[in-house]
Amino acid sequence: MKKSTYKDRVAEFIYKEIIKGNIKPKEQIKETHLSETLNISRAPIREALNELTSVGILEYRPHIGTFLTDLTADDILNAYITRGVLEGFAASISFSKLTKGDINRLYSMCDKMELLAEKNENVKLIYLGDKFHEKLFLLCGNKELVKFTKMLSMKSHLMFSKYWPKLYLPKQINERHKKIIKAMESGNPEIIEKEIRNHYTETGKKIAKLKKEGV
Amino acid sequence: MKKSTYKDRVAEFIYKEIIKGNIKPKEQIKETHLSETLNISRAPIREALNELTSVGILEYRPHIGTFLTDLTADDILNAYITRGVLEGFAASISFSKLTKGDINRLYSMCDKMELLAEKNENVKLIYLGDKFHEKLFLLCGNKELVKFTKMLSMKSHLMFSKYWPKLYLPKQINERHKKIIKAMESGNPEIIEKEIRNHYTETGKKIAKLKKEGV
DNA sequence: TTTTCATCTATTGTCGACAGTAGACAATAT
DNA sequence: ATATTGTCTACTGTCGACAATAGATGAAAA
Repeated sequence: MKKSTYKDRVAEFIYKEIIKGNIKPKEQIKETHLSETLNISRAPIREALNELTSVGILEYRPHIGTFLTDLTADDILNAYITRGVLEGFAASISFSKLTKGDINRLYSMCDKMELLAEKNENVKLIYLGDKFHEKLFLLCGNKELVKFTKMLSMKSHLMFSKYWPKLYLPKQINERHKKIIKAMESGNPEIIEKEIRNHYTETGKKIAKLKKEGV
Repeated sequence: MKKSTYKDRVAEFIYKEIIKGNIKPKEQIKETHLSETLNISRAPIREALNELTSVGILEYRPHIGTFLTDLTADDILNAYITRGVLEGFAASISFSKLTKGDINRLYSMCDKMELLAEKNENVKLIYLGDKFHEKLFLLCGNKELVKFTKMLSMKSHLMFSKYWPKLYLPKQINERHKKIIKAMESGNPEIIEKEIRNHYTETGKKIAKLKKEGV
């Protein structure tokens, strides 16, 4: 492991392990174990665990340990709804700051997403999806909003690799996102908010349903 | 200091010190100093600092230290706007769950707030205000939303003691909150959202203005 | 005087050891 | 058999010491 500060790299390491599916929901993440695996003391590991806990992807019980969150169907739905509320509002603020070039880039991202979905390039697809949605809210200039949105983004990644392939056809992914761009182009804040809220609520419901069916 | 787990009590201790105004914005909060003051080692203190950092009250710079956040006028405005967005949405969901008794209790809280404001009982006023707004969003049943709202609540407390007395007359406080209840009673989600967003944006703008004027 | 560089100091970052706790398991009593 | 109690163990919680860093201070060079 390189230098700078262990905490961040440990947090990233754990996060990646989770994304890769090497840790299962409800599973305890033991400090001692990580300490041995990474050959560093428990201090920075604890800090990393605390950080991920406050993001909401780990759960901490005093004197017992830290566990990978096991999201209920309701939790999932709520996370997506909240994300829609935040991003919807952010986008309704920042739409006016998007240049014609930005819009074009967004459109081409939609096509690229479809392509990646067809090729089952899930990691790249998720990354591109993130970039797309970042465009929508980063410009709003509201740090608080951005922070919360990013937290929710990390949380939703927990389920992406598992459910993503089952949610939408490549073509649907493309269309769903183009619909958002159209809303942005409308220049009507209320339409923008509504569209983005809908975008997320729809996905949230789908995943929650799959979860309930025990997929 | 009693037993259970130091981290939480240290976090609370620091938070109270901040609220009391014993720590100034931009001031560094030194681990060693707290360690000596509280007679405990630095480990639990670091954890407390991390926690408050992730809430957004403190700011952390690697290898340098942890400082009390110095909110710019924009930060303040954004925090209030975001709070309005979250609570507005939450209330637009939970209004239907409010009983007639809840409504009556809310009304009497408004009168009580006016009274407390007249008597300059700031601490109690803030507490009651919190209770009021909690009623609005707790029932929504969305953990994510509640978490974020509480974080923002803590953040806004940083400024309350400083600016609160200058913002509204006692009577205005009463009326402003009654306006929210009326919106809730309307049963129209859009009106509710709009009213609550407005409630917070108004305050955010006021405080931001005072801040700009260097009060 | 001003700039550069080495040294010093205060504070954070990391460590390894030990204390304390929750939960598992076994032994005992009913 | 079932409850109760007492150990034992694998963790987390806390500690005090040391390492590493950023920033201050002051000396040397221009």
